[in-house]
Amino acid sequence: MNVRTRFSPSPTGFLHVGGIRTALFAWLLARQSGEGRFILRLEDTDKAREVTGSDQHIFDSLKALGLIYDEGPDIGGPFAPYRQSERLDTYKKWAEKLVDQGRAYVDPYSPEEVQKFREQAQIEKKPFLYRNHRPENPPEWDGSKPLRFKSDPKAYKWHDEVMGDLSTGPEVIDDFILIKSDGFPTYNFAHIIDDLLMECTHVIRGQEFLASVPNYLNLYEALAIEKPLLATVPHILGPDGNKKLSKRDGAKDVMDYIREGYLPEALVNFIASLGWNDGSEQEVFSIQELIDKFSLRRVQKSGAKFDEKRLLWINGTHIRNLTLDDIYTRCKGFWPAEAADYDDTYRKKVLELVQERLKYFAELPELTSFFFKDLPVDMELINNDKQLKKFSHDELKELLEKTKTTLEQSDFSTADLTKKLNLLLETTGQKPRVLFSLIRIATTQAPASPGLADTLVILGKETTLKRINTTRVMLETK
RNA sequence: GGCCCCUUCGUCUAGCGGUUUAGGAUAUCUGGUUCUCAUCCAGAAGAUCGCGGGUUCGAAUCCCGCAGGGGUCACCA
Repeated sequence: MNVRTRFSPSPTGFLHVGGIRTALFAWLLARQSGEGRFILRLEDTDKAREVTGSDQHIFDSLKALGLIYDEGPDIGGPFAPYRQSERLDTYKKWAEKLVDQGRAYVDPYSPEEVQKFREQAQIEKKPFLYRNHRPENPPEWDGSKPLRFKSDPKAYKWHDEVMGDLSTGPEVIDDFILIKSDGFPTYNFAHIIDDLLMECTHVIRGQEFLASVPNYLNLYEALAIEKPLLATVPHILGPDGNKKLSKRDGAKDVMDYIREGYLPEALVNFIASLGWNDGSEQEVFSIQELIDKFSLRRVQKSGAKFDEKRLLWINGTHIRNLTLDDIYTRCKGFWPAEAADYDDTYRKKVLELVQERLKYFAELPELTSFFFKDLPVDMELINNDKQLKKFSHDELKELLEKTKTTLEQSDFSTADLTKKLNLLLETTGQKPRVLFSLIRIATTQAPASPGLADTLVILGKETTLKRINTTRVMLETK
């Protein structure tokens, strides 16, 4: 079978982590079969909810994550157009087919009248079924009123690739709207036609559609078309509570994560592992491994909570797995402004030191700024240090003076610097915890930094001695 | 309210009737890595498997009830 999967968002806003997961699963499925195709289709049948620019944003987000689609609105394909608003004639043709078969009819009621029926059902504590109000002599379809599917209520048993065997009774089948009074089809109708015409083999979508599936099955029967493989994936939930992840819970635009310097492969790894595993104890996967190992059958039936700390960890491990050259290319644009004054060699050396403590690229400036500029002396760093606060400023000043004279003799190679630092421990009789902390703070003015010798080698003799001297002077005046 | 789905450490999960005193990862805490942060290593703590019945020699695993959570009942997708 030639796998053809699709991702069919409506352009009503940004793509967040929850939505992107359906896209990811569909993409993985297409990629794991040689001839597989992944299709992007825009379901823009609700003019009122459409957000200008969100179509472009969807294209960008998918591309940024590497979820490259083979057919889509902006790139075309054998079944173009891929925007439902440009396919109205097609839906109309299929709707007429149903009318001719006596399987579709015009809804003669006004929205207010239907609303009354609905309210009545609510009062009676019964689910609303339009078919209880089926008109006896519906008018001809002239496009000014909605067209409804004339359902054939019955019980269904079907298989869902994720949820397993499902079944429902006839009470859930209703006469849903096929074509709205504005001439646009509903999702319920349009996606069935498009999936058929675009030869989609799998339909992967969120849990919110599960209750509608029996209606779709009824429509597939009426049109005598074979249904695709159905897969219903649970929602990703917000970190607090059990609610579907939404903007309120801090669900961010995936592009925000890209902008903060999360790696696409880490995001993909994280999103996939939210509700999927391969049965082994592996947690970190490359894209290729995900393609090779993914299967709908191992997707969790229950929703998973979005845990940003876990994403942070996964991103960190992916960053650590990168080669220095690779990470250097990819973190361009995240350096502190002053880094522009330094050459590639210097920046690479800095990057090498911070690679293992980098969780996402946006942290680069706070982790490295002292390599590129002199930070103002912050006496609090010394005064709040548990060990250093035990010493008087005079004592500390003296330690820095000794450090200065000793390091002046160094050629600032790693080996020699290490030797000199050890020598200082001997001559001053201080513990590393005291002496190294002092030197580290004096030379970086940062609460945290890479190893002392490594840092000083990169800073170089001139800068190191200058900064030691600056701090020494500050200790004098205070 | 009807219908449908779900329920294992805080979190993501393994588990498909006995090898389970329920495993891993993360998060947390402790110790080690000449200083801080991180990494790495070692260790600790953390789930009576939602609850109650049953089936069975034996159940997280099978069956039945219940409870809790979620979804849905739109001219939204």
